[in-house]
Amino acid sequence: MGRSPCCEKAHTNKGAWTKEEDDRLIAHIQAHGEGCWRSLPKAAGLMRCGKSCRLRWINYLRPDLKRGDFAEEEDELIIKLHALLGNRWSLIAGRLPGRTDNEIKNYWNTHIKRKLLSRGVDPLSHRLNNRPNNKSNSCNNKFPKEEVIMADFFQHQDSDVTSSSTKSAASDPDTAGEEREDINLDLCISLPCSTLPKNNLKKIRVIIEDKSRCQS
DNA sequence: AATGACGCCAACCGCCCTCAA
DNA sequence: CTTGAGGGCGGTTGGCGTCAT
Repeated sequence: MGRSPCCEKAHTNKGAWTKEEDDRLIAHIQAHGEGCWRSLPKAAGLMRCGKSCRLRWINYLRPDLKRGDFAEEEDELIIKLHALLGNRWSLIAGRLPGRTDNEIKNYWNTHIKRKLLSRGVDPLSHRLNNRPNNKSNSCNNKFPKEEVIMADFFQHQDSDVTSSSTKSAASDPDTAGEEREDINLDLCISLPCSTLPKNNLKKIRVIIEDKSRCQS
């Protein structure tokens, strides 16, 4: 059972892309646009899976990508966004122009995790490690911490757009005025409507709906 | 110089969601 | 309403470079 494979595996290349493959992909997309990824490999003369082409383009070949090291401000922004959104790498990437979700995910796993640990902060919960945390969060522990925080955040955004969203942290009695003080949400975080993937919009909607149902 | 350990990151995999038929 | 194609996402893997011994 299960789904049919996205492409004919027997006749597709895998592994690192060659310069020639890159050139073919770039030339095809420049000529025809991104269009249908499934049919792109054949049209471009590539022995690659459509998904592989998409990934290569999005993560490496797109002309608007900002390559190179992350700035300190980007580091801090990623940390703050991760505290809000959790591992929603595509959402986080949407707030960092020129960065991809894959790049941010890798950077998080290799650099930022370590950075937070060295500060004594748990990279998952964004709490200080040196304190026991045995209080359950609201909603019977049903939701991961980040989701509850995020739902609170968006609810506050509705009622008070201009205020600092340190409120979102303060709304959680567990952390009010404590570990989350460092999360300065003067970022003017808003849903990047033009770039936000449909999937994520739905996820946010679901989280907020579940949260409000839980509160009622 | 050899080699084993470790870190980084590009790429893959499998699942989920949307949407058209 | 159901189904399947296609796209997108997050987690994981594997290859390569660097460092330590």
